[in-house]
Amino acid sequence: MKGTVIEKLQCAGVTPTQQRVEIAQILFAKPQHLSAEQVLNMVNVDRPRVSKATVYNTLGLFARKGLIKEVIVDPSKVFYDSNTSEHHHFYMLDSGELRDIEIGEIRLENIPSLPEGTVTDGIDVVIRVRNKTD
Amino acid sequence: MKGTVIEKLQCAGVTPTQQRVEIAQILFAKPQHLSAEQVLNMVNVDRPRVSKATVYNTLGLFARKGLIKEVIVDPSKVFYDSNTSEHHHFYMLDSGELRDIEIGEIRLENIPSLPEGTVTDGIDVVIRVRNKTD
DNA sequence: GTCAGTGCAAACCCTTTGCAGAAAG
DNA sequence: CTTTCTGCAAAGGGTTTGCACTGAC
Repeated sequence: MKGTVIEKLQCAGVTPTQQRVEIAQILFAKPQHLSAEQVLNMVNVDRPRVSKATVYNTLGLFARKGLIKEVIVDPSKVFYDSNTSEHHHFYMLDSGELRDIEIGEIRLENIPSLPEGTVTDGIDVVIRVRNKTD
Repeated sequence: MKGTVIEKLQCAGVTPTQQRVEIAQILFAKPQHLSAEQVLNMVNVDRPRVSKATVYNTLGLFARKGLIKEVIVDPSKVFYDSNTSEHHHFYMLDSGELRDIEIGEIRLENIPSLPEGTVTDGIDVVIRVRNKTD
């Protein structure tokens, strides 16, 4: 299992240092949406392993290398999504939780023509939901 | 023109103070996407009119009252959109600029069923684009 | 006169950065 | 060894807050 994570990092051109592997193991354990702080807490549950600076730097690096995706739905913090396949999100305003919407579950058509001289970098659909009892 | 802005605030249940009217005049002059800092600069171009705290408080108030919409596309700051009709956005990564996509220009179908016990608060589609020559 | 609104500065919080020491190859 | 990475603490930048003053009604 550890081998797989290391390979994944190497394939992405990321040197698999001890700290990066620790972080990668958490992220790639399953598809999930984690803030930097959550990753920091999870990686250091039982004992200090990775510093805050390294968590931030590593998440930024992984995102640039395409290993994870940044999800911008909350003005106060970034979520990192270990599911890098094209998909969308429900954002539960009350809990701050994200839930995936598989690409096949939603139909997005008639994409208008892009601003001149630009190419698409990505399309994000966010359906914000709140509890009925509000 | 000034009367219209004041009425707009009153209709939304917002006391039209001098500062709020100043800010509203800028926002409602046309459909646009402004950061808090931009509003602060615009409202105080020739002389000090409104403090930073009041700009932030007012934008938050307007957004809560439905007079403007927050647009979350950049982790570093919130944009405020004076176009409150349902629509979507192009986000130009290189310039940081937003451009509206009218609701009729895009087709979004097969919205999957919402998480249990929730209702939709809003749907945001963001098409991130970057310059071809990157 | 009362209560809401404003301004200033300080506080906040997430994130980034500078730099010295540690690790990887 | 050399280069890259890490950790710490400090700095940064957008936003919020505490509190006294001002303004609206």
